[in-house]
Amino acid sequence: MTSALPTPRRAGRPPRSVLSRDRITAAALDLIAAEGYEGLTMSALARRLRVAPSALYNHAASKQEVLRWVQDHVMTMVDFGAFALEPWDEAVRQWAWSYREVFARHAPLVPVIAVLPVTDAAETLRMYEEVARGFAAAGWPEDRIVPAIVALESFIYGSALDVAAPGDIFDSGTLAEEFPVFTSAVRSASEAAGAGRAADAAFRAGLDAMIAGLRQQLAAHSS
Amino acid sequence: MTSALPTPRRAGRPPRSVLSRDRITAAALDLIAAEGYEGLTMSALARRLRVAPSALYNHAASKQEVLRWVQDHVMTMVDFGAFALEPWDEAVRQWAWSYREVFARHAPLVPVIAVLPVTDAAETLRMYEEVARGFAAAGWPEDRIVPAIVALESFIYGSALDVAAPGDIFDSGTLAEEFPVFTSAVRSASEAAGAGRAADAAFRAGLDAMIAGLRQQLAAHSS
DNA sequence: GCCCAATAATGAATACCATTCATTTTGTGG
DNA sequence: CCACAAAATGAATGGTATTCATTATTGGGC
Repeated sequence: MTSALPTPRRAGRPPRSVLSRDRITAAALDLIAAEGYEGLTMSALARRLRVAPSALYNHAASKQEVLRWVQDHVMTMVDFGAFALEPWDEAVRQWAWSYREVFARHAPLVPVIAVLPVTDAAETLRMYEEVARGFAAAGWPEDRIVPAIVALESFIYGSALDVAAPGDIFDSGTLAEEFPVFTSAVRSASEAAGAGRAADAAFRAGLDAMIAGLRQQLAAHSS
Repeated sequence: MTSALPTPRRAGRPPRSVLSRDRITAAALDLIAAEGYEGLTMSALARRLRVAPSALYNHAASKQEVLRWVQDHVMTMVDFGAFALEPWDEAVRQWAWSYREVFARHAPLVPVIAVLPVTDAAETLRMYEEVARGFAAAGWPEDRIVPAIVALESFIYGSALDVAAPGDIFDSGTLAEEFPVFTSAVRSASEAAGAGRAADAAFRAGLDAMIAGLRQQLAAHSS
């Protein structure tokens, strides 16, 4: 049996291009799924693509750029379909839950996104366009649409980080006696949450509050 | 004049201890103020303390631990005094603005906090205790206090990241024509914001909405 | 008062990491 | 057909947190 050892590529430009933005992005997502974000190194990415690390730099200027590609792809997983079907309140609710769910699984992207200009992130813009449309259709004055979206997004990003946090994050440890009110409130909340994630209760409370509050602002303005 | 050259320390335990948790934390905060978080390396921290990098590891188990100390200290800069003076709505508002302001200047801590158990972070717990007290005094049922605080915090952390973002983060670039509704909304919002930070408008809108919504939830529950 | 373990410093070494560079090969437009 | 751009290799660079062997000093127990 002649083993089908992949003949190691010689130096020099290959006959058919091995890398591309799409292939790099796909490999990065595979790697993240398999090893998590701490496993996403340029070396590991190159290994997965059977390429030398330096080859990546013919396509991406930096690791940051690869992360931008990943971020833009991850955005396609967010479901904003409800804006075309449901009333504003319900559409926002469904969109927000989906958005948080997606980025809870990609929490390390959150700090990246925050600093990231949206320029040339086509998929991200596609989402914003549809969401903005939904707000306009619900009667939002044009100059208040973006602040409202940003406020919701800020809450969503913060909540995504919260999901990634350990469950016992509020364990006061040996200092518990010094802070009785808070300690008791933590116990009471975790009992009420039961089996479900405690983070879900907080997200539900905050999202419902913000939607109700925003609707109120809208009503106050149009009256 | 005999110059007071700091005689380089020989190896071995020094007569009087050079390092401590407090001195390391203070030096780290100085360094952050001077060079930002990207300048906070164990080497730079050691240099500032006139010590070899490895000496730090006799006091902190890791850089993560130093960051935890910094985080706990930064928490003392958050003003939660209003909970003892003002009605709930106003206290939450003042606390939230202060909280966001502080962490906007320490944005790189946000992802750290999220994963950070609060155990042994005395200053952080001090704040939570006072805030929880304020909620209880306003009539919140015990099991809803922590979810409400977490929701507010999530919004605050997300908003702190937003402040750190570049102003032109929503510039659609060459893709503007494809996304007319969103592009127009962005322009309209930035005109309305004027000289003030656009992030402030979003934070105000979101915070007011969430406070109003939470108050509504509280009223609905007690009726 | 003395010894010994714990403590706290040094300095050298380690293992990654992202990134750069010289080099080689191949595709392509004038 | 030829020159130049594009795309790969592999070796090097500088920075990172962290560990380890070594050394000096302190402080508690006998």
